[in-house]
Amino acid sequence: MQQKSEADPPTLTTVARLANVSIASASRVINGIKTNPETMERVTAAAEAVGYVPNAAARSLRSRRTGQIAFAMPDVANPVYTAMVGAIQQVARANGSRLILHSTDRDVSDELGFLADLKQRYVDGLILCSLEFTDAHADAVASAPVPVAVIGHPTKGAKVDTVRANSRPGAAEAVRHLYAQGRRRIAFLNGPEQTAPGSARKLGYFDALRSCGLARDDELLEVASDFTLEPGREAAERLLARATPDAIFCANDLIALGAMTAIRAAGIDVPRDIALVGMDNTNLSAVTSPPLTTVDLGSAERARIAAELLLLRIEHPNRRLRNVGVEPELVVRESCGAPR
Amino acid sequence: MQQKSEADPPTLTTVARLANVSIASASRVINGIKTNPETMERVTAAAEAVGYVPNAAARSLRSRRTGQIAFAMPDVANPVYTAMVGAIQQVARANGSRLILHSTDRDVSDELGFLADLKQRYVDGLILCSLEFTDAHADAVASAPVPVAVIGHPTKGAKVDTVRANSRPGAAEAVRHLYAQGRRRIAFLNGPEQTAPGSARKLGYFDALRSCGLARDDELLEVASDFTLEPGREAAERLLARATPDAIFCANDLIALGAMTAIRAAGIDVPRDIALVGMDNTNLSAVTSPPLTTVDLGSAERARIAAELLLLRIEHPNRRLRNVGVEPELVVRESCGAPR
DNA sequence: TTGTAAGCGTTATCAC
DNA sequence: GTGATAACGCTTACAA
Repeated sequence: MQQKSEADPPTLTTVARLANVSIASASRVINGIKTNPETMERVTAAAEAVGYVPNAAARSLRSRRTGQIAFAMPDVANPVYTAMVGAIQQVARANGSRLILHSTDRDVSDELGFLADLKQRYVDGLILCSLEFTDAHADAVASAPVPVAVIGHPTKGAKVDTVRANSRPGAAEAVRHLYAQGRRRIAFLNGPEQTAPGSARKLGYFDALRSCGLARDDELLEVASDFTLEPGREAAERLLARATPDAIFCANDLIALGAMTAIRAAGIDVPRDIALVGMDNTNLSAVTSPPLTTVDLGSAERARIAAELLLLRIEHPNRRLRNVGVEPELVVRESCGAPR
Repeated sequence: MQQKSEADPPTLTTVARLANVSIASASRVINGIKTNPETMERVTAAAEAVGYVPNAAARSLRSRRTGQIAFAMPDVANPVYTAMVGAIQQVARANGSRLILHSTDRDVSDELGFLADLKQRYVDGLILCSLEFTDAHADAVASAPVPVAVIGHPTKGAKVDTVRANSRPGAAEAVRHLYAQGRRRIAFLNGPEQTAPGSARKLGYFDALRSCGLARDDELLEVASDFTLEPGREAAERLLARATPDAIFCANDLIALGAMTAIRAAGIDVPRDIALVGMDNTNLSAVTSPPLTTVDLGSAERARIAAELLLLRIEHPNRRLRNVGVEPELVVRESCGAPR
């Protein structure tokens, strides 16, 4: 037989007994529902005395609210996403919610698995930031048992709250800036091209070439195997081995930083010989050598907005869908100064 | 009256009814407890048919297991901690656990509040990484309702599983390396000194000065207001405004990177005029210009070990306490090459 | 092997 | 205003 030891945590029953009231009354006081001042006083004192704290599982079971939201993103190590985590955490905290973090490592099936797990109902909602939003994603999101907010570009017609960065015009602006600086052999170091950011940024690059009257040159196109440092460095090496660009537009800051390493290793000067531009305006871009010109895509702001949309949607499931765009902004630093 | 609509999620009852068995049998099948192959078949089919997934809250309420662990750390934006998050996430996933992330922003009272929140029992355990482990922390950890594993240096005698980095000897080794390279005016750019890392690294710095026969010079000591980029840059500016070191040992990589920016801005060459060493061996250190010599404190490994200790402790609450140390390793790169 | 039934700790609907 | 009491969805003795 199980002995009710003093060691295990006090429940509402404990409190109610001590205060000489019913469990119901105790519950009311705990939940701040209006009661007779005297009973309220008694219950409060009793709760205080035994150090009562409501049990999360019991509460969620009854109330169908977990007080938790999840953020699923591709890569914890990328400062873009940590900026998002920070922003989301702030919103969550203000709302009294906990944050479940899930890194998917860019694995589509992992994302879909996570989406399926939502059926366990351990969260009230999900913020999904995925690099590749497939039809399967759209289906999974549509049939998800809890609200989902997407950071990125869902497939056309997906019924979700969405926050987008306009990276295509952002990319174009960056490339036009290089052109305006006098650069004419502008290379593009992309990340994986089947991803949403990869394809959007490539389109932006082409847009700019066209509007600048520059010919597309496949020799100046290279793709890193991931949006991170080392793949960026390797891709830059491949590019430099066969071409002599006077500028490189990189699909994000990490690739740019990797490229910077490769460029320096090749004894080439930035920005004199090669101008460099990144994307994301991560906290790193201000402290590279030289400081990196980049396109701010408002990562933290997008995340903040997504979190707020999600919380609103949780409160009002039938609220009409929102689709917010955040405008890019070119941040000019030394890495794309005048050519020699 | 509440209508049981087809839209709301199937429960065990739904499955049991469909399979024509009792709830208990259904539960057994779901939990992989041995049953008659035929009923098992029926239940599995029924569960499949209605898309049954167990409800997390109900399960935790009964089983007293949440399947969640928490990681509380000072700063999501610091790559040291994201490396830890990555490692912990891997262990958690392998264990089938979810990860709750909590960033404390180095706020002691926030950490204590989070510790107190554990009473809600929404996690099975906590990995705590705090910069300043006070007596209040020790008390809170000791009386925590779930196991806690600490990354860092708990106060003497605190009864917790612990994983430490030996940053004091690590710091000393870095400084001795600078000495061996011929540097004689070795400055120290620390982070906040009342923190555990701050005080340990300072002691290591002094250890090395002593063993190298160098005099302590307060002019060469400067403190950044935080272990991050911008405070590091500002502190370096203050230092350079009043002293002419030929080397700077920085309390971590972010401070070093900030310092690098300040040094470059002052037109000083690294490593010719000033050699630079950081700490943590974050993924950034290989791609700075020049690449940063640093001390690897095994962040990811410490986190991995802490996560494993925590999971073990959750499984075996009476297991004897473990206190693991991870040895530092100097990683030499170009930022501390030969002086002019 | 399977079914019955007693909770896990709450919240919320009732009568009182 | 307050107190029984019935859920919430599940696990697990215990009985059959």
